Amino acid sequence: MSAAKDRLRLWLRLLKVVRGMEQEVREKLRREHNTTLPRFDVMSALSRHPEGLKMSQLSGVLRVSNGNVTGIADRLSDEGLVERTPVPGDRRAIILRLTMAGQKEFARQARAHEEWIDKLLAGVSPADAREMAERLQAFATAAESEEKETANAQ
Amino acid sequence: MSAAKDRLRLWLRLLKVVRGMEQEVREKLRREHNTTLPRFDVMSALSRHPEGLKMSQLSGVLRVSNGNVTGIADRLSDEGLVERTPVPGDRRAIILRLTMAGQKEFARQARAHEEWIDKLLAGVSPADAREMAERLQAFATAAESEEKETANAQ
DNA sequence: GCATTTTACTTCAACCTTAAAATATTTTTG
DNA sequence: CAAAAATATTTTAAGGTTGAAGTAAAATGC
Repeated sequence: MSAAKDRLRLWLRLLKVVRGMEQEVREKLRREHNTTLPRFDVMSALSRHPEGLKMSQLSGVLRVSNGNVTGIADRLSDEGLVERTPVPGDRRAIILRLTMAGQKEFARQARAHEEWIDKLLAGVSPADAREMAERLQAFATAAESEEKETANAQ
Repeated sequence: MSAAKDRLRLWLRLLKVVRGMEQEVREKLRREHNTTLPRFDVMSALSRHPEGLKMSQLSGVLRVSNGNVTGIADRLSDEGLVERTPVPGDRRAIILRLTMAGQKEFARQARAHEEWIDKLLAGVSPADAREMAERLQAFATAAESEEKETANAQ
């Protein structure tokens, strides 16, 4: 019985920490880079796949709905940061890829992002960070999602 | 240099775990209780303040924008789960409070919620959960938000 | 006491998010 | 091969989110 309470408390703490940090990151992306976290996540995923991704692969990697990616891709495309090219041999599909400008811009954002996180987690020693990360692995969480990639690994 | 990478890795792991669990919870709230996480958070905050909260207090507690709470309160109110009553002596302000029906409904949801979390974190022993929670405390995070309450503590 | 400022809340526009419906194109099957 | 099923994507409707602008009421300052 108390086990459930202990786990609930852990969950609430996790939520508090992650939401707080996430809000900070959103704010900085908006103010200093004129973008949003979802846009950053999309560009991050594309940057790890220089050959590009089909829309469906992208929504799979990011674990968001199909329709979601459409709108974000529209806007990034309007700004010339990503481009859509047809998939030869399948006229339903589309490949999304960072443009040269997109690569440059994402590199800038990613540098800043890493620095923000480093500062936000300054209170955690590198050794503790490694150990924590290790432990979190074990959560095997919710997600049953172990094998999928994380949204914005760099 | 590697310190930044270690912290970044920890952050990405945290994000993965929390987002995965959160998505699971959202899904269950939607399918099994016909509600959403933001609504649950609002009701949770109100349930910890039986005397009710002013709109501005509520958005402060939940750390969301003022305008945000207005819409959620509108919908909860339409369903008779919360009620708005004027604050005597200040005609600008409004007190939001769970109705009887709202209290009943939230109690049901909270019971289910605790169970979901317990299952999702089944792989974490109570002792580990306590220790982890303790450590997360130390993050003093991002948030500089230490003194504020967490959204949906029960 | 009245003008100014502050406070409480709502509205607005833009974006994110989802599930479900709609389109278009393949693939499968009988 | 034609009909049916499956796949890839977009559109839609409903809600969540924000910062900024708008409204109303209270508090402050002179």
